[in-house]
Amino acid sequence: MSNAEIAAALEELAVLYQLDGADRYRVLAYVNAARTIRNEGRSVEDMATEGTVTDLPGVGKTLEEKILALVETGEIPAAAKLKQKLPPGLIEINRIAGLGPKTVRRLHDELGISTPDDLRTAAENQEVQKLKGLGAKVEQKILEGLDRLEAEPQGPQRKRLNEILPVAEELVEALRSNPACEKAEIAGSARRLADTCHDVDLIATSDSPKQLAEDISSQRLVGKSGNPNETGIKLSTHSGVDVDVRIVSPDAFGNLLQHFTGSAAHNEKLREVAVKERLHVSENGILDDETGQTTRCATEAEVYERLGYEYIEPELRENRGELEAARNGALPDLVERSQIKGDLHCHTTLSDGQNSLQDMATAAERLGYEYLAITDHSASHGFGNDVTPDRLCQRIEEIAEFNQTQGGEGIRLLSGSEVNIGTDGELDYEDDLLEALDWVIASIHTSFTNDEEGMTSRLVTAIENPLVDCIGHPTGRLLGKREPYPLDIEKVIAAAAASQTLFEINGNPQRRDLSDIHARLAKDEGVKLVLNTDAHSTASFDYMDYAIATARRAWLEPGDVINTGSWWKI
DNA sequence: GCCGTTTTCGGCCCGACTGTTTTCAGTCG
Repeated sequence: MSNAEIAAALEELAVLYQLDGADRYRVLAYVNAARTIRNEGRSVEDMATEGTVTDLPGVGKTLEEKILALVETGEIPAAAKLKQKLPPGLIEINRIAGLGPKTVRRLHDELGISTPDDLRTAAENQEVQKLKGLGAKVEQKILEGLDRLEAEPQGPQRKRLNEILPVAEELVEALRSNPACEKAEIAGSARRLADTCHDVDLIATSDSPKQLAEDISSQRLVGKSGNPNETGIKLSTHSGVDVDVRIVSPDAFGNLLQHFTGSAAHNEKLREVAVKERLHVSENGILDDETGQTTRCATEAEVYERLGYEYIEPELRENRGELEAARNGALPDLVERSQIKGDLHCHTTLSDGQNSLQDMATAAERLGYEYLAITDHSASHGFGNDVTPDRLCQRIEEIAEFNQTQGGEGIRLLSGSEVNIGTDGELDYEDDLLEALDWVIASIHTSFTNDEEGMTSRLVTAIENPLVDCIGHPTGRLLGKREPYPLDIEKVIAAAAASQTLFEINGNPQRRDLSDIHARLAKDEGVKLVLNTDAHSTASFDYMDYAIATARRAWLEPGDVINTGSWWKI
């Protein structure tokens, strides 16, 4: 059972407990444990069976028992019992924005509502507003919420970073160029460069906030907008991205940016530690119990300094050990875009790319790269333009010729291939051809449906093949579209460490594979990473920014990433 | 339900907004 599945089961149990009226801190314990498990790289199922799961912060004896029952029987007895007692429709109703567990429980107890349909009937008959504390507005919100629930039963889809960042950047520029605006920044998960975001958070300072809020609502991107006021405005774009603009006076800009950059887990931990030191942190400043004074900070660096931390880069702020590291001088020296000396995964018109070898080389040279590996798909790619062994031999000669004409000046090309890993881990070129290549990436493109054992041994076979240099997009995930194939990631990482096979961080924003969590695990186990774009056109060399983002979120330093090395080193 | 350089019991991050109320509970991020 995957960590995501275990986390989802605990989150469901938290909702059930809430509906049952449990103590809020008990509920919080389940929510926090679920978050920890979702952020864990190692298999939590394995940790549970080995008896080490209570090493995770927030997982104690009771949660250990529940997780064990879950992985052994497929369900948590407490959850099964609560589901007998509470109609499953209540969990659905609880997803309506603005309706929390307390209200849902009252609707059930006082109006006998068990399903979304019951609720719609009651709201339409104006039964809901008869309840004490509920009124006509709540009833209206419920009806709107029910419509949204029908349209999107899973709740609003999170958007990939590449769908979010262009919106964030255009709007922050619009804010900055407005005369009423002093400073503006992107905050939230977009600033942390997360895989996906549920909205855009923008922070601005202004002496005439309402004017600024009004102005921004007339930007061309904006479809719908709420009421502009002194604290900001809520917008949504024509493309369906929600945007939250917060406006404050300039002196607390650092506090506000820190607060709205998050993550929630990072901020909660930060404040919890601060309380023990008699400091109370909020977006308005840092209140000192001793003096009764509130310190406001113009920059984030001052916020962290006041609390006794080194400055923490936004990409690290996930409560994955960065706070402890920032007090022990143990923060990583994160890899940067400017340190990347070349790209080791791209395609040309020989397979399914859109540009020629020459075009790709020229574009890479313009980026200042020292080298570029040409890695067209192999013979059994199956998506057209299969590269026959003869054609690949010819390509190797073309590349040798290209390098020769460069005469040691300019970009150097490596002759490579992205070969397919077959169902038994075999590759689809003969060994002597693979030996003739400078660089071999092996990737899985077919038969994703094997079980975990099958997929793991298939990948391990490829990893252990001495002709394979690197594994491409190692888990096969497509954000929002396809889950990673089932894999014992620890076993795969151990095999790569033993055979010194490299793992790719694929920068295609739909992939970002390895993930930040797995890449960090790989680093910790001694596996080196390659940051690649998998460019199928000259334009997608820009995907390196996303590979860098994932690498930084994985705590990678220049030494962990082989393509920070110069040509001679590599 | 978890956890411990105050603690094995008694706390648990913080504030804004909303809608309903005449002071606050519920919800959200």
